[in-house]
Amino acid sequence: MRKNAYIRLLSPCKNLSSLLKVHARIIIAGLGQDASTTTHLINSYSSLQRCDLARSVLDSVPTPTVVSWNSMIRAYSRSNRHQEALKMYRSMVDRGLEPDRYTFTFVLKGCASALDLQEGALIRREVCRRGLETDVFICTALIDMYCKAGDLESAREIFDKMPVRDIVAWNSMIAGLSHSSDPLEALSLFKKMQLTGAVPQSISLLNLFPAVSRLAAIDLCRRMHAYGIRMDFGLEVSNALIDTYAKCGDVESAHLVFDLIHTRDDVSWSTMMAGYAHNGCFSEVLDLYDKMKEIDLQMNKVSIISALLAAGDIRDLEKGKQIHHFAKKQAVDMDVLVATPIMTMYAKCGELEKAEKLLRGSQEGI
DNA sequence: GTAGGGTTAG
Repeated sequence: MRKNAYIRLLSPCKNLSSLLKVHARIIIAGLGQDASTTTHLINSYSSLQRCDLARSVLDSVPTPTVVSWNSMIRAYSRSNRHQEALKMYRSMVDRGLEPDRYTFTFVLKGCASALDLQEGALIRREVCRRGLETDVFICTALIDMYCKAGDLESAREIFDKMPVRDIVAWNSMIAGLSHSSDPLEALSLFKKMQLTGAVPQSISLLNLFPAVSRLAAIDLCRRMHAYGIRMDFGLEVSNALIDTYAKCGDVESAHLVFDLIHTRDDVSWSTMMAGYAHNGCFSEVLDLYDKMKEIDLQMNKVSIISALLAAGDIRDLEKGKQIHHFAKKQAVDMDVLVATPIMTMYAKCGELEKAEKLLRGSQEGI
């Protein structure tokens, strides 16, 4: 068998035992230290969340290439093992290997999820030293990192200096502004983006919705809705529309979107329930809860939280107990996000002792 | 042989 044939065997491996078997065949075929084959192996172990095995592959190669190092850094970043990703980056540099633009995007992604701006600034210096500060992928990674860490000014500075911006760069900057204290600027940048001729994607809309919600810009929400229909955007946009209409106070439109979805997922249901709760329509929340139980749908935490909120608000202790029981059955009752509305529900229904008991129980668990 | 941006609650 030729090398490519082994590599082709790797992609269908969806579980560890099949991957280990292919790995064994690769070793027997004498490809255990081949550069491209080992990179593929690292990526395969990484997609099964097995950084440890990916790492042992890298360690078994005497002189791994930059591509292999990059894949290992990405593997750690993907698994939220930021410190390990940074360590890999450093030891790669220590060994005299030259990081490339891929290396930087992977390391910066790690800095973004760890909100580590100090390390991010050091990496940024290395990027500049190598003349990579205009690379569109690296710039986007930096913008994303600064936005997630709340430093909008630095993000904007990088964005404004970019000689060429693609749709992902625009989306990242708009996403940051949309969650910032200046949602109007997100709207303004979105318009600017359209003026450049860029065609908004579904993700562009998803990034803008939080700003629309906070400004309660119902007309804009309707225009985005129309655009979404024209572009035939999928379920995520419909779910976000339910949320945005509800947050703009238009529950009827939210419900219309919900009704027209062909195949609703758990997020559609929980968003609709949260939207009703947000607008004080508590009996509608509980109707949806009952409906979900009736047709035996998979219910997520957000649905349970909204149902608890509704039961508490209308002082329906029996219903509240029923939901609490269900939360226990789903093993989410000790989750802080769920435990708090459980206590609130009991307190609102006059069961202060029960609420206090639960509070003590949850404190003992800390 | 490896790239970046995403929906519900709080």
